[in-house]
Amino acid sequence: MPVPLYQAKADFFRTLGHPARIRVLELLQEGPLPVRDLLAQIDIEASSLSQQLAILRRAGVVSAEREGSTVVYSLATPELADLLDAVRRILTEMLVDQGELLAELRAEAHG
Amino acid sequence: MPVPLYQAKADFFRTLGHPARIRVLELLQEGPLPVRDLLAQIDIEASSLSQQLAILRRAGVVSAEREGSTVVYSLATPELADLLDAVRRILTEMLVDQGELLAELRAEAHG
DNA sequence: AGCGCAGTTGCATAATTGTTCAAGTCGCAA
DNA sequence: TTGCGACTTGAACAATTATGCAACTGCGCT
Repeated sequence: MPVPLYQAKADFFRTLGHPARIRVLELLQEGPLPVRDLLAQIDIEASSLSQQLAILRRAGVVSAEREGSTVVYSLATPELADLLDAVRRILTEMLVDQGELLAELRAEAHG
Repeated sequence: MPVPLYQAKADFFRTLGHPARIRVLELLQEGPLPVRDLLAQIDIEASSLSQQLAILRRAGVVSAEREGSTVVYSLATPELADLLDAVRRILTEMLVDQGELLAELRAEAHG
């Protein structure tokens, strides 16, 4: 009996539900990067980054390849970019709505 | 100082990271529904569903409106459908990849 | 072989989330 | 105004997830 699809989706979203993991995916959108570069951009301890990378790996969202003494990560699929785009659109829309609400509240206070 | 965008994205994904919440969003894609109907489709206690709905409400993902003695929920934005589509595509691709891997493993075993 | 650098893993503890049940609110109808 | 159905809320306890530190692996250099 397969995992229900809604469960798989929830699991997937949960693996994206951490700021460091989001940053990793955003950085990898530009192309593969070694851990060292990720570490330079994300303010977090090396071991903690490793843990987050492991979570992304286990979920199949990124893949790692050893190159000499460094490890290079890349997105498992470019479709992830679409997803991040969709979220960006939703968040900006939500922020706009909040802005409008805020404007209304101000108008009310001054009216 | 505003919440960093990657933090907002992570929070957003986390609010989607629960099977019941995913089911709610999927059902609401078709249009607004009263709690009673959601409850009929999702196998979960009423109070638990309420908790999950509250989480979605607080995140601004759905909105609720009282109509007589029932409460009707709807998606805050239709853009959510795009997001769910993107996830579906990603998951199916990931499953296909796994299928291919499985096929390879079988070929190896019998070869 | 012995070192040091780049990452990773294990594990203990702290912090968040989820689940359940009891109690509470709101509208409606008797 | 009492009662009931439809939801929601609060709070306690269980389960997951996050964090930080120490130990460990793999590679390249000397």
